[in-house]
Amino acid sequence: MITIKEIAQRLNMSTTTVSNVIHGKAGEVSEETKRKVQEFLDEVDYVPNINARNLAQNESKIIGVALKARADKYENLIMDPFVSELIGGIEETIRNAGYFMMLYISRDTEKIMRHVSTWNVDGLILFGMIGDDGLRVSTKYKKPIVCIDTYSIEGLKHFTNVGLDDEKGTYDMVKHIISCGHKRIAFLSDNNTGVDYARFSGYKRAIEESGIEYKEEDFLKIRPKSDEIEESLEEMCKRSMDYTAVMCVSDLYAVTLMAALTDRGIRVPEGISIAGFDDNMLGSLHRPALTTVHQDVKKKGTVAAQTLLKQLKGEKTKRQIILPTRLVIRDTVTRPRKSSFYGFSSV
Amino acid sequence: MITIKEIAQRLNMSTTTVSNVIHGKAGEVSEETKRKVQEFLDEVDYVPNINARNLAQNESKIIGVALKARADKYENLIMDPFVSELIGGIEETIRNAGYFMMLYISRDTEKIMRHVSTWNVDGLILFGMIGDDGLRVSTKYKKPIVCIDTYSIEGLKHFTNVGLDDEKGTYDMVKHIISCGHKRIAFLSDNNTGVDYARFSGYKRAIEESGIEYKEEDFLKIRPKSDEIEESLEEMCKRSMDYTAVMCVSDLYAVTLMAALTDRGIRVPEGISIAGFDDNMLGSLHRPALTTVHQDVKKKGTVAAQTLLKQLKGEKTKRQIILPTRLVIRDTVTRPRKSSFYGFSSV
DNA sequence: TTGTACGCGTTATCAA
DNA sequence: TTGATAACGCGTACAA
Repeated sequence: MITIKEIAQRLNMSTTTVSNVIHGKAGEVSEETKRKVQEFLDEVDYVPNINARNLAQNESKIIGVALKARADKYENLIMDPFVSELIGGIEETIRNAGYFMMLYISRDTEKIMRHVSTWNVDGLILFGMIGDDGLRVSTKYKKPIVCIDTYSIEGLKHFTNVGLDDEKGTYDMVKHIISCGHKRIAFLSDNNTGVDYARFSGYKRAIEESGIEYKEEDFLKIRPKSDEIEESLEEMCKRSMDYTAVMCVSDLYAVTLMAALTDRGIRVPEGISIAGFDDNMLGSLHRPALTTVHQDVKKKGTVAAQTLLKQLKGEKTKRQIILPTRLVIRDTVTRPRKSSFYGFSSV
Repeated sequence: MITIKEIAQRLNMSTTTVSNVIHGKAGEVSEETKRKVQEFLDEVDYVPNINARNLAQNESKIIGVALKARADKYENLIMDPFVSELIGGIEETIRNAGYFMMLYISRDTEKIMRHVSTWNVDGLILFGMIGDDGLRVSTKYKKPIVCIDTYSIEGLKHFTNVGLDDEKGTYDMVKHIISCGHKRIAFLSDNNTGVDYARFSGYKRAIEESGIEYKEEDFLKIRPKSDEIEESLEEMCKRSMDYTAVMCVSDLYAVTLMAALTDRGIRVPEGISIAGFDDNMLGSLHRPALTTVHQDVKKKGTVAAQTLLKQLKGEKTKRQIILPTRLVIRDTVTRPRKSSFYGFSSV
């Protein structure tokens, strides 16, 4: 690893001059020396030492991306197709802007906070924060923060949020389901906070607006941990039978439920209609193809990163950016079954 | 951001003492001052400046993870379930060892090389290198390198490889397919180098060993780019009809092919048997559930990271670590269809 | 047991 | 147009 100092020695000039050439401070250097230095630079393949540069400039060119994993969910957060697509969008944007991405995953907000302050990253993108998590991080960390999918009114005073019109997404879908003739519609999710709550609210508004009464039991709560999933799925399938349609909070759950139903000889959509949310590979490759609410996940990541980048340049940005959803009508939602026909097939 | 210097001033002592306490050089400091410093440290919530520390110690505590994306494949590499699971394994291991992960994705080997030398990361994990890519990086970068899934004999002199017994994986599966009575078996992939070549070789060995002649046309080459995929799928489906079984190079392709076949009224496994490779969510959630070759992707990431970590500590490790595969027999491979019955269903 | 002084590689200020 | 020098924050050899 050759340093500026060495280069200066070999060329019999000062480090300042070399540095000036490197940074293209053209006016300050004669064409002659400029050429000479440039040539030598190429020859020895000089690369600056980032640590030294950062120390001198007090910035890091690193953007921290912290994901908070939920203890009750997957063991391996990044396996969620949603998360990987999101990271893809973020990474690409950050890289194209000449920054670097440092990925940090933890279940522990405290650890995340220590981590970001240690690395004094220039900015922070947060995902998976629940309750006042985001707020707590923002009190410690004084540089720009962009949260993704956080529902915290209080937080918006301290950071930007990039979200989705979750409520409208399920509202539109459930309206569509109702327009197909369904009256008994369940909602399936693993919890009822943040994004999931917003999606639930849309479901509830749609059915109540249509004069259908919402009862607590209409909320099917799935337990996705691997040691409970089979038992939970058994229960989900049983309880689904009281309904003619299930609005699932994600494509993953929709596809998981459909596989479990198929295993029990119940056909979709003949026996029961299923709708998802997210519109990812899982649903589009399923047959029958999943009717779902589309969101542009990669764009979510891109917008989050772009917004942070703007703030880094000192530009003002909106506090809250809400991306739209769109219905994708495919093959898993049709008219409800007649009476007690579940579309059983021989298994 | 408080510095050691400031702390020393406030406490009326030298930076050395403070530094010693921080690094637990117990013998060198009196209990009294130790306590005093510790208390103050907690109070002001001191975090060291990583840039300064790295500069002084000439190490970074960063492990670079560089993914080379193939131009002819997905636009968003990380969306591949394989890649995300792999990264999950790597990240977890690195984090638990007190290191940090810097993710860098590029199609351009040159850019990757510039990147790693700029950041003088302590070690490197490389994925997606083809041909002599890995070798080229290793000539530039003089610290430990671990490659994942690289087939380069020459390279093993310069870096460690963590791979899979790909050849045996397809060999075993194709043997199984043959044992079900199949004689016309195609192989589907998007290319024929590296991992894909190894998997192809296993397929070829199995069929030739069973007295079946391999013809070039038995290699179904899919074009996965989004603007070509539909046309390519049409062709794949047509050509599949000459066979009773297709060995696919990945679960993703297996599921994609099955969806396309279903759309054309051809049923799996009644009309044609399909086998995958990888054993991920896509195949396990599909119905009928995919018969596939299992590999532990997360472990691959974990082992790669652990190996690198060992090398960082100066320990010797194996040059090449080959993980095993295992057949997962589910429902997409059965006896071949009789004559020209394709299991057509009304669509 | 504690303190002084220097080096790490870069950028920036100011003088020559 | 160029060069000497300080500063960034930390670790450490060596001196006190």
